[in-house]
Amino acid sequence: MFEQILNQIAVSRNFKKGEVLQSAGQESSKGYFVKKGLLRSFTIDDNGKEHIYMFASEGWILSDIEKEVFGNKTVLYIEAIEDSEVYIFNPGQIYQLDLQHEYTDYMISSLMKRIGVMQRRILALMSASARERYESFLQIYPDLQNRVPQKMIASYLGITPEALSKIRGQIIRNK
Amino acid sequence: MFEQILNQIAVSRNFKKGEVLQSAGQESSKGYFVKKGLLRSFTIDDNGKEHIYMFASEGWILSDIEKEVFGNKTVLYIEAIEDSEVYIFNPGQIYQLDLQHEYTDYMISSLMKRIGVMQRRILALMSASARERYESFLQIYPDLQNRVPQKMIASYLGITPEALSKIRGQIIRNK
DNA sequence: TTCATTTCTTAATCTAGATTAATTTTCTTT
DNA sequence: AAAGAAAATTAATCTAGATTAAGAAATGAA
Repeated sequence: MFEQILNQIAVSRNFKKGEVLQSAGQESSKGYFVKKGLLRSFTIDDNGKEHIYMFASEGWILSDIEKEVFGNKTVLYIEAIEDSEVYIFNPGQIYQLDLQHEYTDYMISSLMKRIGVMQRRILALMSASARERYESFLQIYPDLQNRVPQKMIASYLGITPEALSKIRGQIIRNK
Repeated sequence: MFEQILNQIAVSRNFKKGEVLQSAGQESSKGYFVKKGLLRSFTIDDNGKEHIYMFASEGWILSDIEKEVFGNKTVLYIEAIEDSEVYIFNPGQIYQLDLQHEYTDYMISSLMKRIGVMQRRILALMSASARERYESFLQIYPDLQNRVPQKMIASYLGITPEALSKIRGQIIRNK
């Protein structure tokens, strides 16, 4: 569905595992639709620590909204976790598409779905323990467990790899 | 701008300070556009503690995306912090509007702005200290400081009122 | 204005998760 | 298959912020 829209404005490119598609501090940003593979977006804080903002597997879009919405420099790095095929587009061009009604609805509901995912994330970060967040991560993204190194899952959950390892130990032993 | 669109599908209602517009656990949810006043949305966790998800002052919309996107029961309470005038609408009806092109763009950019605000919030919750989050809150929402009790600001920041009070003490004294 | 309720502050104690550090396991690359 | 690098585990110690508790200040109702 989205691919049909994107074909009008996007170009396809392949990236190898570990390749960086975009860095923080840039003046321009792109939208990245994952056709195949797996990407991650993350920040690096003042202490040099990485914090994963999102994973994006097949069908998902990554983009640094900070640049688009607030006009600031990008704050996110975007990197391939697996060899990936990606449609790259210019976010501003979305407005230039002469969208048919069905596409408009799809666009709006995609954005709302994204907001829904983020609502859950915010509420979880504020009210759930690290273990609860990990268990709900496994439920919501069961496939990612095998595609993503644990230290990145920890980073997504907002904890250290050591803390996640301890939690996993607790879950395996008693419970 | 949004008011012109909403007029087609919304009804206006007044709420008094402290009134609850919506509770968690409901089968249906509404969208709330704040014409005048101030609302908050929050969850109550298993330990009975409140966590504020968003404040909404004039021009902002509150809605429980969990119901709309995932089809589950509502998870958010919505309550008036001040006497408020609110347009209430049915989120599903947004798709029934025969949106002109300019409205579509406005809708999409509003949703993207919301995503931008949430991106900042998530990154801050993961990488910034309580004090840093408080200071950035004051910068981004200077007006709310005087309209919202401190315990609610603490709840929005994801900390206890005691912790916020301590932080404020530190800021006032030395630095 | 007074009384009651809610909010804010201060301080002592506690704890989930961070930090540090050393060891083992797994993955890459040749 | 071997060697080196990266990831994961375990354990000891540390710390930001939670919890508990009590008093002070602000708010609101009568």
